[in-house]
Amino acid sequence: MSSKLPSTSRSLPIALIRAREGVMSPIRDMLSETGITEQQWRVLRVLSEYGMLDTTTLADRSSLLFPSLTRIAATMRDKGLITQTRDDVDRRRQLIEITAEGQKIIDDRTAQTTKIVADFKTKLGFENYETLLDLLALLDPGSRD
Amino acid sequence: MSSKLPSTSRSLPIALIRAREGVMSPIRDMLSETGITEQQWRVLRVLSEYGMLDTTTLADRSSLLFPSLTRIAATMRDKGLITQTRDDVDRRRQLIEITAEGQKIIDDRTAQTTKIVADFKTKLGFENYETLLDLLALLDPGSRD
DNA sequence: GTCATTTCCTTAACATGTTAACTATTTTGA
DNA sequence: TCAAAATAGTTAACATGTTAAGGAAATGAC
Repeated sequence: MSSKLPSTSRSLPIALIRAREGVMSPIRDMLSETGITEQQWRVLRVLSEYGMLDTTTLADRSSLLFPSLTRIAATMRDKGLITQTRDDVDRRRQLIEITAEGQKIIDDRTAQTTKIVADFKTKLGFENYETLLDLLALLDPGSRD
Repeated sequence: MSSKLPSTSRSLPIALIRAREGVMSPIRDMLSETGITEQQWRVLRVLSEYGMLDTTTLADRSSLLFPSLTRIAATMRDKGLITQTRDDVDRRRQLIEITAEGQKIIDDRTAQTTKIVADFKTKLGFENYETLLDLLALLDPGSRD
Protein backbone atom coordinates (compact mmCIF):
# COMPACT_ATOMS: atom_id res chain seq x y z
CA MET A 1 0.00 0.00 0.00
CA SER A 2 2.55 2.53 -1.15
CA SER A 3 1.51 6.17 -1.11
CA LYS A 4 3.99 7.14 -3.81
CA LEU A 5 2.65 8.77 -6.92
CA PRO A 6 3.34 6.99 -10.20
CA SER A 7 6.13 8.41 -12.29
CA THR A 8 4.75 10.92 -14.74
CA SER A 9 6.14 8.70 -17.49
CA ARG A 10 3.51 6.08 -16.58
CA SER A 11 0.75 8.55 -15.81
CA LEU A 12 -2.50 7.78 -17.56
CA PRO A 13 -3.57 11.41 -18.10
CA ILE A 14 -0.21 12.30 -19.60
CA ALA A 15 -0.16 9.16 -21.72
CA LEU A 16 -3.59 10.11 -23.08
CA ILE A 17 -2.44 13.61 -23.94
CA ARG A 18 0.65 12.37 -25.73
CA ALA A 19 -1.23 9.72 -27.64
CA ARG A 20 -3.77 12.30 -28.69
CA GLU A 21 -1.00 14.56 -29.87
CA GLY A 22 0.46 11.71 -31.91
CA VAL A 23 -2.87 10.89 -33.48
CA MET A 24 -3.89 14.47 -34.18
CA SER A 25 -0.58 15.56 -35.65
CA PRO A 26 -1.16 14.18 -39.17
CA ILE A 27 -4.81 15.19 -39.01
CA ARG A 28 -3.87 18.74 -38.11
CA ASP A 29 -1.39 18.76 -40.96
CA MET A 30 -4.20 17.78 -43.30
CA LEU A 31 -6.56 20.38 -41.85
CA SER A 32 -4.07 23.22 -42.05
CA GLU A 33 -4.79 23.53 -45.75
CA THR A 34 -8.52 23.78 -45.18
CA GLY A 35 -8.51 26.69 -42.74
CA ILE A 36 -10.67 24.85 -40.26
CA THR A 37 -9.70 23.63 -36.85
CA GLU A 38 -9.73 20.17 -35.40
CA GLN A 39 -12.91 20.93 -33.47
CA GLN A 40 -14.66 22.35 -36.50
CA TRP A 41 -13.66 19.19 -38.33
CA ARG A 42 -15.27 17.08 -35.60
CA VAL A 43 -18.49 19.07 -35.87
CA LEU A 44 -18.57 18.56 -39.62
CA ARG A 45 -17.90 14.85 -39.22
CA VAL A 46 -20.74 14.42 -36.73
CA LEU A 47 -23.19 16.49 -38.76
CA SER A 48 -22.24 14.58 -41.89
CA GLU A 49 -22.85 11.28 -40.13
CA TYR A 50 -26.06 12.07 -38.25
CA GLY A 51 -27.69 14.87 -40.24
CA MET A 52 -29.47 17.79 -38.62
CA LEU A 53 -28.99 17.88 -34.86
CA ASP A 54 -29.94 20.10 -31.95
CA THR A 55 -27.07 21.80 -30.16
CA THR A 56 -27.15 19.55 -27.12
CA THR A 57 -26.88 16.36 -29.12
CA LEU A 58 -24.24 17.86 -31.37
CA ALA A 59 -22.13 18.95 -28.41
CA ASP A 60 -22.40 15.49 -26.91
CA ARG A 61 -21.52 13.62 -30.09
CA SER A 62 -18.64 15.88 -31.01
CA SER A 63 -17.30 15.91 -27.45
CA LEU A 64 -17.41 19.67 -27.11
CA LEU A 65 -18.55 21.73 -24.16
CA PHE A 66 -21.56 23.92 -24.68
CA PRO A 67 -19.83 27.29 -24.49
CA SER A 68 -17.22 26.10 -26.96
CA LEU A 69 -19.85 24.90 -29.36
CA THR A 70 -21.69 28.22 -29.18
CA ARG A 71 -18.57 30.01 -30.40
CA ILE A 72 -17.57 27.35 -32.89
CA ALA A 73 -21.05 27.27 -34.42
CA ALA A 74 -21.03 31.04 -34.83
CA THR A 75 -17.68 30.85 -36.60
CA MET A 76 -18.81 28.02 -38.83
CA ARG A 77 -22.06 29.76 -39.69
CA ASP A 78 -20.08 32.84 -40.75
CA LYS A 79 -17.90 30.60 -42.89
CA GLY A 80 -20.96 29.05 -44.51
CA LEU A 81 -20.19 25.55 -43.26
CA ILE A 82 -23.41 25.08 -41.30
CA THR A 83 -26.87 26.57 -40.91
CA GLN A 84 -28.65 27.30 -37.65
CA THR A 85 -32.43 27.32 -37.35
CA ARG A 86 -34.82 27.62 -34.43
CA ASP A 87 -37.04 24.68 -33.61
CA ASP A 88 -40.63 25.82 -34.22
CA VAL A 89 -42.05 23.46 -31.62
CA ASP A 90 -39.56 24.20 -28.85
CA ARG A 91 -38.23 27.65 -29.47
CA ARG A 92 -35.37 27.21 -27.00
CA ARG A 93 -33.86 24.64 -29.28
CA GLN A 94 -31.57 25.30 -32.15
CA LEU A 95 -31.13 22.94 -35.06
CA ILE A 96 -27.81 22.76 -36.85
CA GLU A 97 -27.21 21.31 -40.27
CA ILE A 98 -24.19 20.94 -42.50
CA THR A 99 -24.17 22.90 -45.78
CA ALA A 100 -23.06 21.63 -49.15
CA GLU A 101 -19.90 23.65 -48.72
CA GLY A 102 -19.24 22.00 -45.37
CA GLN A 103 -19.90 18.55 -46.79
CA LYS A 104 -17.47 19.28 -49.59
CA ILE A 105 -14.66 19.77 -47.08
CA ILE A 106 -15.37 16.31 -45.71
CA ASP A 107 -15.67 14.72 -49.12
CA ASP A 108 -12.50 16.28 -50.45
CA ARG A 109 -10.50 14.91 -47.52
CA THR A 110 -12.01 11.46 -47.21
CA ALA A 111 -9.18 9.71 -49.02
CA GLN A 112 -6.50 11.40 -46.95
CA THR A 113 -8.35 10.75 -43.72
CA THR A 114 -8.88 7.12 -44.59
CA LYS A 115 -5.18 6.72 -45.22
CA ILE A 116 -4.26 8.32 -41.89
CA VAL A 117 -6.58 5.96 -40.06
CA ALA A 118 -5.25 2.98 -42.00
CA ASP A 119 -1.68 3.95 -41.12
CA PHE A 120 -2.48 3.90 -37.43
CA LYS A 121 -4.17 0.55 -37.73
CA THR A 122 -1.08 -0.78 -39.44
CA LYS A 123 1.21 0.78 -36.88
CA LEU A 124 -0.62 -0.80 -33.96
CA GLY A 125 -1.95 -3.89 -35.67
CA PHE A 126 -5.64 -4.42 -36.17
CA GLU A 127 -6.11 -6.41 -32.95
CA ASN A 128 -4.34 -3.81 -30.85
CA TYR A 129 -6.26 -1.06 -32.52
CA GLU A 130 -9.59 -2.60 -31.60
CA THR A 131 -8.37 -3.41 -28.10
CA LEU A 132 -7.31 0.19 -27.62
CA LEU A 133 -10.71 1.52 -28.67
CA ASP A 134 -12.40 -0.90 -26.29
CA LEU A 135 -10.18 0.06 -23.36
CA LEU A 136 -10.64 3.75 -24.04
CA ALA A 137 -14.41 3.24 -24.07
CA LEU A 138 -14.14 1.84 -20.55
CA LEU A 139 -12.76 5.16 -19.40
CA ASP A 140 -15.45 7.17 -21.14
CA PRO A 141 -18.01 8.32 -18.56
CA GLY A 142 -20.63 8.66 -21.27
CA SER A 143 -20.44 5.11 -22.53
CA ARG A 144 -22.87 2.59 -21.09
CA ASP A 145 -20.78 -0.08 -19.46
CA MET B 1 -10.63 -0.63 -49.91
CA SER B 2 -13.63 1.32 -48.71
CA SER B 3 -13.32 5.07 -48.75
CA LYS B 4 -15.89 5.53 -46.00
CA LEU B 5 -14.83 7.35 -42.89
CA PRO B 6 -15.19 5.46 -39.63
CA SER B 7 -18.19 6.33 -37.52
CA THR B 8 -17.28 9.03 -35.05
CA SER B 9 -18.26 6.59 -32.32
CA ARG B 10 -15.21 4.49 -33.26
CA SER B 11 -12.95 7.40 -34.01
CA LEU B 12 -9.60 7.21 -32.26
CA PRO B 13 -9.18 10.96 -31.69
CA ILE B 14 -12.65 11.23 -30.19
CA ALA B 15 -12.15 8.11 -28.08
CA LEU B 16 -8.94 9.63 -26.72
CA ILE B 17 -10.69 12.87 -25.84
CA ARG B 18 -13.52 11.09 -24.07
CA ALA B 19 -11.19 8.80 -22.16
CA ARG B 20 -9.15 11.78 -21.09
CA GLU B 21 -12.27 13.52 -19.91
CA GLY B 22 -13.21 10.45 -17.88
CA VAL B 23 -9.78 10.21 -16.32
CA MET B 24 -9.40 13.90 -15.60
CA SER B 25 -12.83 14.38 -14.11
CA PRO B 26 -12.02 13.10 -10.61
CA ILE B 27 -8.61 14.74 -10.75
CA ARG B 28 -10.17 18.08 -11.64
CA ASP B 29 -12.59 17.64 -8.76
CA MET B 30 -9.66 17.16 -6.44
CA LEU B 31 -7.78 20.13 -7.87
CA SER B 32 -10.73 22.48 -7.65
CA GLU B 33 -10.10 22.87 -3.93
CA THR B 34 -6.46 23.78 -4.51
CA GLY B 35 -7.00 26.68 -6.90
CA ILE B 36 -4.55 25.26 -9.42
CA THR B 37 -5.30 23.92 -12.85
CA GLU B 38 -4.65 20.53 -14.32
CA GLN B 39 -1.67 21.88 -16.26
CA GLN B 40 -0.19 23.56 -13.20
CA TRP B 41 -0.60 20.25 -11.39
CA ARG B 42 1.35 18.50 -14.13
CA VAL B 43 4.16 21.03 -13.85
CA LEU B 44 4.35 20.51 -10.11
CA ARG B 45 4.35 16.74 -10.54
CA VAL B 46 7.21 16.85 -13.02
CA LEU B 47 9.27 19.29 -10.98
CA SER B 48 8.68 17.22 -7.88
CA GLU B 49 9.86 14.11 -9.67
CA TYR B 50 12.88 15.48 -11.54
CA GLY B 51 13.99 18.49 -9.52
CA MET B 52 15.20 21.72 -11.12
CA LEU B 53 14.72 21.76 -14.89
CA ASP B 54 15.25 24.12 -17.77
CA THR B 55 12.12 25.31 -19.54
CA THR B 56 12.57 23.14 -22.61
CA THR B 57 12.89 19.92 -20.63
CA LEU B 58 10.03 20.90 -18.36
CA ALA B 59 7.76 21.63 -21.32
CA ASP B 60 8.64 18.28 -22.84
CA ARG B 61 8.11 16.25 -19.69
CA SER B 62 4.87 17.95 -18.73
CA SER B 63 3.54 17.78 -22.30
CA LEU B 64 2.99 21.49 -22.61
CA LEU B 65 3.74 23.75 -25.53
CA PHE B 66 6.31 26.45 -25.00
CA PRO B 67 3.99 29.45 -25.16
CA SER B 68 1.63 27.77 -22.72
CA LEU B 69 4.44 27.06 -20.31
CA THR B 70 5.64 30.64 -20.46
CA ARG B 71 2.26 31.84 -19.24
CA ILE B 72 1.75 29.02 -16.77
CA ALA B 73 5.19 29.56 -15.24
CA ALA B 74 4.50 33.27 -14.80
CA THR B 75 1.24 32.46 -13.02
CA MET B 76 2.88 29.86 -10.82
CA ARG B 77 5.75 32.16 -9.94
CA ASP B 78 3.28 34.82 -8.87
CA LYS B 79 1.53 32.21 -6.74
CA GLY B 80 4.81 31.22 -5.14
CA LEU B 81 4.69 27.65 -6.41
CA ILE B 82 7.94 27.77 -8.39
CA THR B 83 11.09 29.87 -8.77
CA GLN B 84 12.69 30.94 -12.03
CA THR B 85 16.42 31.64 -12.35
CA ARG B 86 18.70 32.40 -15.29
CA ASP B 87 21.42 29.94 -16.12
CA ASP B 88 24.74 31.73 -15.53
CA VAL B 89 26.57 29.69 -18.15
CA ASP B 90 24.00 30.01 -20.92
CA ARG B 91 22.01 33.14 -20.26
CA ARG B 92 19.30 32.18 -22.72
CA ARG B 93 18.31 29.34 -20.45
CA GLN B 94 15.95 29.55 -17.55
CA LEU B 95 15.91 27.10 -14.65
CA ILE B 96 12.68 26.33 -12.87
CA GLU B 97 12.36 24.75 -9.44
CA ILE B 98 9.46 23.84 -7.21
CA THR B 99 9.09 25.72 -3.93
CA ALA B 100 8.23 24.24 -0.55
CA GLU B 101 4.76 25.68 -0.98
CA GLY B 102 4.40 23.95 -4.33
CA GLN B 103 5.67 20.69 -2.94
CA LYS B 104 3.15 20.93 -0.13
CA ILE B 105 0.29 20.93 -2.64
CA ILE B 106 1.61 17.66 -4.05
CA ASP B 107 2.20 16.12 -0.64
CA ASP B 108 -1.20 17.09 0.71
CA ARG B 109 -2.93 15.41 -2.24
CA THR B 110 -0.84 12.28 -2.58
CA ALA B 111 -3.31 10.04 -0.78
CA GLN B 112 -6.26 11.25 -2.84
CA THR B 113 -4.32 10.95 -6.08
CA THR B 114 -3.16 7.47 -5.24
CA LYS B 115 -6.74 6.42 -4.61
CA ILE B 116 -7.94 7.86 -7.91
CA VAL B 117 -5.24 5.95 -9.78
CA ALA B 118 -6.03 2.76 -7.87
CA ASP B 119 -9.70 3.09 -8.72
CA PHE B 120 -8.92 3.23 -12.42
CA LYS B 121 -6.66 0.21 -12.15
CA THR B 122 -9.47 -1.64 -10.45
CA LYS B 123 -12.01 -0.51 -12.99
CA LEU B 124 -9.93 -1.70 -15.93
CA GLY B 125 -8.10 -4.52 -14.25
CA PHE B 126 -4.35 -4.41 -13.75
CA GLU B 127 -3.55 -6.25 -16.98
CA ASN B 128 -5.75 -4.00 -19.06
CA TYR B 129 -4.34 -0.93 -17.37
CA GLU B 130 -0.78 -1.87 -18.31
CA THR B 131 -1.85 -2.86 -21.80
CA LEU B 132 -3.52 0.49 -22.26
CA LEU B 133 -0.41 2.41 -21.21
CA ASP B 134 1.68 0.34 -23.61
CA LEU B 135 -0.68 0.92 -26.52
CA LEU B 136 -0.87 4.63 -25.82
CA ALA B 137 2.92 4.78 -25.79
CA LEU B 138 2.90 3.39 -29.32
CA LEU B 139 0.96 6.44 -30.45
CA ASP B 140 3.27 8.87 -28.68
CA PRO B 141 5.57 10.45 -31.26
CA GLY B 142 8.08 11.26 -28.52
CA SER B 143 8.51 7.73 -27.26
CA ARG B 144 11.37 5.70 -28.63
CA ASP B 145 9.80 2.70 -30.29
C1' DG C 1 -53.67 30.25 -14.42
C1' DT C 2 -49.22 31.48 -12.17
C1' DC C 3 -44.99 31.16 -10.10
C1' DA C 4 -40.95 28.28 -9.08
C1' DT C 5 -38.27 25.02 -11.42
C1' DT C 6 -36.15 22.99 -15.22
C1' DT C 7 -34.24 23.02 -19.76
C1' DC C 8 -31.54 24.95 -23.61
C1' DC C 9 -28.53 27.99 -24.80
C1' DT C 10 -25.49 32.33 -24.46
C1' DT C 11 -22.16 35.43 -22.27
C1' DA C 12 -18.35 36.38 -19.41
C1' DA C 13 -13.83 35.69 -17.51
C1' DC C 14 -9.78 33.52 -17.24
C1' DA C 15 -6.49 29.69 -18.60
C1' DT C 16 -4.59 26.94 -22.18
C1' DG C 17 -3.81 25.24 -27.25
C1' DT C 18 -1.82 26.52 -31.52
C1' DT C 19 0.76 28.86 -35.01
C1' DA C 20 3.70 32.55 -36.31
C1' DA C 21 6.62 36.36 -35.58
C1' DC C 22 10.04 38.26 -32.64
C1' DT C 23 14.09 39.03 -29.14
C1' DA C 24 18.22 37.75 -26.99
C1' DT C 25 22.06 34.81 -26.64
C1' DT C 26 25.24 31.46 -28.29
C1' DT C 27 27.51 28.90 -31.85
C1' DT C 28 29.51 28.36 -36.57
C1' DG C 29 32.18 29.12 -40.23
C1' DA C 30 34.61 31.63 -43.68
C1' DT D 1 36.41 38.39 -36.00
C1' DC D 2 32.31 38.99 -37.44
C1' DA D 3 28.14 38.01 -39.91
C1' DA D 4 24.93 34.05 -40.65
C1' DA D 5 22.69 30.33 -38.50
C1' DA D 6 21.00 27.95 -34.57
C1' DT D 7 19.04 27.87 -29.90
C1' DA D 8 16.04 29.31 -25.84
C1' DG D 9 12.43 31.67 -24.78
C1' DT D 10 8.75 35.43 -25.23
C1' DT D 11 4.90 37.87 -27.30
C1' DA D 12 0.90 38.15 -30.18
C1' DA D 13 -3.41 36.71 -32.09
C1' DC D 14 -7.01 33.84 -32.39
C1' DA D 15 -9.52 29.48 -31.08
C1' DT D 16 -10.88 26.39 -27.54
C1' DG D 17 -11.34 24.54 -22.50
C1' DT D 18 -13.52 25.39 -18.18
C1' DT D 19 -16.46 27.21 -14.68
C1' DA D 20 -19.98 30.35 -13.34
C1' DA D 21 -23.62 33.43 -14.12
C1' DG D 22 -27.41 34.97 -17.01
C1' DG D 23 -31.53 34.88 -20.23
C1' DA D 24 -35.43 32.95 -22.59
C1' DA D 25 -38.72 29.37 -23.27
C1' DA D 26 -41.08 25.29 -21.55
C1' DT D 27 -42.76 22.46 -17.61
C1' DG D 28 -44.86 21.32 -13.26
C1' DA D 29 -46.97 21.96 -8.77
C1' DC D 30 -50.48 24.27 -6.56
